[in-house]
Amino acid sequence: MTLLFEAPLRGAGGEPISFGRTVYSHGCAQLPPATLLESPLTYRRGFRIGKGVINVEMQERGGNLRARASERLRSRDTAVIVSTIRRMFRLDDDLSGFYRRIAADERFAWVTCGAGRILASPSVFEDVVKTICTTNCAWSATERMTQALSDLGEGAFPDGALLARTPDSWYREVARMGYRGPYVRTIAREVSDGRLDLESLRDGIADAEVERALLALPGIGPYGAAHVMQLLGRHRQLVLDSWTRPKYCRLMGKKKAADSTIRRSFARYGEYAGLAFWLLLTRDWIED
DNA sequence: CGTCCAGGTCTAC
DNA sequence: GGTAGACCTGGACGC
Repeated sequence: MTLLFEAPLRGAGGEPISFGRTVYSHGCAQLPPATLLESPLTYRRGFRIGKGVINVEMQERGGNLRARASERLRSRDTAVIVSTIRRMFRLDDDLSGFYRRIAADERFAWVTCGAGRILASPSVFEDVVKTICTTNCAWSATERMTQALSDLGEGAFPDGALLARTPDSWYREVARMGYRGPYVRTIAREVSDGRLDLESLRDGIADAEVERALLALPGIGPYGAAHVMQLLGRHRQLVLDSWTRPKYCRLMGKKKAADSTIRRSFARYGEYAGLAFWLLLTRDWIED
């Protein structure tokens, strides 16, 4: 194990970042090629560097985020992985505005000690593909599909070029992605051809335009767009699906609630409405 | 065994 | 603009 970097778990506004809360912030974060080891809590995943796969372990250590690699890297490769990890953990995001907004809210008293950072994948492409793998199926199927993708990438998530040149039969017979296969392969081809630049959706562009671009992708509808935007740190939209709706009702002790009603009750959180909704639903994912 | 449906989307009215 | 039906897959049910 060689040290890649060690940086304070502090946001751009100086606010504390909980490593555990970040790692457990979203189901997608834990899908293959990522794995989670307990005590000490370790987030591990593969990164493709050139022809090889580098396994990286991330842990909290003395208030820092420490990342170690399975082997020594050239300094240029180290720089790429370090900047990717900073982005995944959102070390350079400023959540102090969100924390101010929920400061007076009893329901979110637990949040300001470091919750609210949604762990992202290294690429927007990966988050888009994984999101398609969450639609219209049980979570176990999502795990199976993403495991197949990870295997295809030999322990790292496959890039657009690899997915573009992988035959339809693999999607059908190995990944068993069903009708999702053509969606994913179409997106992969466009990314690989340079006709589509998903990574550009990360910043310097308005939410509305990002949403429009996402909805234009095959296999991405209202749920998928909101889901990817959440992984991009764009938190106005609520992720409403067959998991979040009943969970919300159960927590609130309601029989049922229309989407419009749920949205209205979170409107007061403004650009963070979706984040407030998500945090309320995932409060019980780890104990304090 | 058949039906239903799970962290939806697309197409055709 | 809203809604019905189809769609791959596989696990959970009821019969």
